[in-house]
Amino acid sequence: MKDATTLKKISRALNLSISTVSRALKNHPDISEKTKLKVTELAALLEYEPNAYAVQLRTNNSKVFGLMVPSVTYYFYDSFIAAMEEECRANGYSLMILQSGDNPAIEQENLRLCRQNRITGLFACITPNTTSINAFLKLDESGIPIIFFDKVPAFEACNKVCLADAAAAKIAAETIIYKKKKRVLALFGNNNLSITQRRLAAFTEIFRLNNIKALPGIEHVQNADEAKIKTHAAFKSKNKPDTIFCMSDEILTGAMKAIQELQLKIPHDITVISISNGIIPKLYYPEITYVETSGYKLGKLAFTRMMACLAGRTFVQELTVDSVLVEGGSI
Amino acid sequence: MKDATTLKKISRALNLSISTVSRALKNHPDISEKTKLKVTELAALLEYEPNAYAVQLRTNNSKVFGLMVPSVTYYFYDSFIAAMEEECRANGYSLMILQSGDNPAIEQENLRLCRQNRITGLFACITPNTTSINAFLKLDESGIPIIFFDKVPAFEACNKVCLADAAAAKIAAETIIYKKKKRVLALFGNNNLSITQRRLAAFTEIFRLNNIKALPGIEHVQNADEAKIKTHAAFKSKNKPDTIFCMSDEILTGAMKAIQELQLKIPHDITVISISNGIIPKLYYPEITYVETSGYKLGKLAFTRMMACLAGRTFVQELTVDSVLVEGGSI
DNA sequence: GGCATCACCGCAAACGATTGCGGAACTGTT
DNA sequence: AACAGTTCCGCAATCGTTTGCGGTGATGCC
Repeated sequence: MKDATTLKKISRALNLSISTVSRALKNHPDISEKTKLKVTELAALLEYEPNAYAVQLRTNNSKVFGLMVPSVTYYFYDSFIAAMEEECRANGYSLMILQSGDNPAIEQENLRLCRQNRITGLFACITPNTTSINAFLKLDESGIPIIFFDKVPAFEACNKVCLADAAAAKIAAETIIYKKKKRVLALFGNNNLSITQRRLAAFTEIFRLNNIKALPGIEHVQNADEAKIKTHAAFKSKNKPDTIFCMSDEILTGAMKAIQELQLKIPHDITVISISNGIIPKLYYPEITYVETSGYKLGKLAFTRMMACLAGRTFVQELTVDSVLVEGGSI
Repeated sequence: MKDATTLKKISRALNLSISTVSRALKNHPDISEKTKLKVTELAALLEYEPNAYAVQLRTNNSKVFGLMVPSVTYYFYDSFIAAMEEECRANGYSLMILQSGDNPAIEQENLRLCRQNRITGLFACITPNTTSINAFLKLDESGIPIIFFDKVPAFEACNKVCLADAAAAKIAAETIIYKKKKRVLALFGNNNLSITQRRLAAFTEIFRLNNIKALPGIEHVQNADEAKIKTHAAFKSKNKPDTIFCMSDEILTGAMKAIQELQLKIPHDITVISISNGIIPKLYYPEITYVETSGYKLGKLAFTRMMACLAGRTFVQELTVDSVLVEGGSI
């Protein structure tokens, strides 16, 4: 930046003081209409933009939010980011995006960056390997509100917004039962994640409540490839599944790969249902029926929550966005 | 931020001047080892982080890059963003992400934000509707380097990094010819985009050079849905295609939808080849053969270019990342 | 004419860091 | 003892903005 327009420059040109120019631009009642007009006109001409850094220094309010995700390339987070960015722009905030790569060390480093940039608030999705959230809590105590989202710490008192994990799994299970499917292969993710645990618990609970004797076969997979392998294995067994449930998009892509390789017809040979934000299921034909967990909606909710925190209406709580079944033709 | 540690706080605690503390932390030779030790120890204890805003104000160097994309949710940009973020962290920069939503008005507004935040450089992907890039050029002239990427302006003198659009289309065309396919349906995007024009020109050129009589049937589509419709239409005609070429991921998803709906077997009934960054083609079975245009690589290249600009090694030029054929089983 | 009441504007101190310059205290030399 | 040369450190200005407070000139009123 060579020489941007500053208050000083405007003030000199109009033979006014810096404070008068500042107040004129802020429509302060102390300034006469005539002066205001002169100032605003020249400011527009010179394309004056207040130096955000000077403002932050003076006001101690940076108007920047931090956003930490494992990776922006994961299926889910891009829609979350999109929602965040929309809200930020609408409210005059900027976004500083940080990736942890699911690495706790980078996560800590990112927190340092957040402090350095004096962010006014942080949206964080912790890694599965994060053992201590002390650094997060310290930030929160020092006056920087933190909204945990999606992968939230089990820990007691902090602000969280989540997808309705239990509800989504419940809807999926109920759909399966309603469709009278008997031999269910249920593919879940890493069991260390609370999201997996919650979905799994809710899923099996429904079968129990409905007194289903033939309980789903549960498998835990780490990625798409393992999902594919497990699916293949299931079809080699004598008791072939008639339905596959996938806890996430990544798992769905793996299972679908296997289904396509086996040349199975959906829903004739096999039915499928998943939990997803909706992009991936619509790529297939027939489109996969899924329980929607909208990253977009979650982003909106997180932002609203952040604003409430900043406004001081701040008792910690956990909020969820509800889920809805989106019918494809896969079950 | 309630009360972060500042140089002043440290200096008072140690009965030193602010300047001494500042120099001690920067390992300035004027300061004795003993003092340096005292200072660094206390700074570590109090978790001192320099106020990025004060630093920027004083040094006029914000260490923040702007990144403007149509939408972070598009198939291609997430990998670009991931690469950017990696490089930024490695080099001590932060990233301010802005979405234009392919709306020129928002694009202008975003540029205002960039100026307000005194970014040190901007990575920009313009919208198809951007008629004037004057605002961009003004930023560049005022000392903020701009690297255009992917969707770059046709305009003369500006720094651009692009995918090897022509080369990628050329490889696809050559592959089709090599496989002796005769009835090609080629799906291209909006013809106003230079990317479309370049790919189309290179694609048809190859057929001409090889003296192929049966030229590909060219169709322009705006989105996945139109791609689906055009594909269906092609199969209703008497001269059914034996190959479909898709210029982008979005188009591929549309074409694949139609192929699945028609229950066509790949590569028996129809063969497919596309240009992609690799995520989408691998979802299908058989995996779609594609010419790789890596957003990740492009991100790395853009960053390198930015650094060169900032270092002053700055003659404008257009760089490209080369393409490579990734064989699936679809052709 | 004297005095209070406005409307309008400027002074100056902050915010936190960087940096040129000058200066004190010490060592060593003649 | 006087002086030069080091070593180590502090003073003060500066970046661009915000804001409390005080001040000037004009007006109105008795």
